[in-house]
Amino acid sequence: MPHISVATWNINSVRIRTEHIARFVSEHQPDVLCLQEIKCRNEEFPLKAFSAMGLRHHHIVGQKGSHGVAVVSKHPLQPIQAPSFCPRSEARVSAVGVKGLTIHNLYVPAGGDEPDPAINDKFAHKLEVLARMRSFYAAAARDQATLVVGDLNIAPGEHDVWSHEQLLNVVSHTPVETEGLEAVRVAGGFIDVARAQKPAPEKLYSWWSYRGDWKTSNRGRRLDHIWATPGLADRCDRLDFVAAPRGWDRPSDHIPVIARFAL
DNA sequence: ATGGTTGTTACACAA
Repeated sequence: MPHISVATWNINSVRIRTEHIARFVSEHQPDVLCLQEIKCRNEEFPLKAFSAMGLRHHHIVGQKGSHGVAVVSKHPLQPIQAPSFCPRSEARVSAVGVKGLTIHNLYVPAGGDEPDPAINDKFAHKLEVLARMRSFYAAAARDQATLVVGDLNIAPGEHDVWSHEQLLNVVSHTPVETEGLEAVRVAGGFIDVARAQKPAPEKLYSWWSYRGDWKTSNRGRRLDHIWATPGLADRCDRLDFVAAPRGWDRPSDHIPVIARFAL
């Protein structure tokens, strides 16, 4: 039975983390790897290193210094016009076709510290991106097997954070965000593949702050997501939060999430 | 108690 495995990872600089990616790819062999926060221009992306990993196909949406997303793949990629979710035109969205699937690779703004759009432009920006996503997916055609993956910078459920009560007023877990993200998911008719595979109340985290001892305190959040259209979600037979890279030397603050689907 | 870290950049900003 043929399968395709797709991983998503906010790498927080693809250039300084290239060796971490190589180790992850060697150990987990994703067919497709969706990266966020590559933090480089297209021409600075380390293509040769990815070719050496067997990921010879690429679709890069870079930007100098900040943000930036990329998809690398063992299989040929067909670039697709990406939806314009970001009103500031930052490099936060890429879209590709691969093996008959459509993949949207997203990097939703973090949103700053203060969860009030009236006084925090970054939070207002985050909410505007969510609103655009909701409109787009509500109107999108549903006849194509589609994955929406990436760092959505929202931990939607109470078991997606180390303390629901203590994070209710913390950006990434406020009601306007968690309800907004759920509205996007429902508008598109997507299944949250991680929760379909690993139901609550199991705690699931994909990010731990750089501040403090991540492993001992374990104050994580599930910010990174893999959503699928229902027929595709039904064909998911493996899903893993790969925590080991968080313990490697000079890690990203996010870990990879990988899902496998029967084709 | 109101910290604490990281990456890119250039004399902060974003996360």
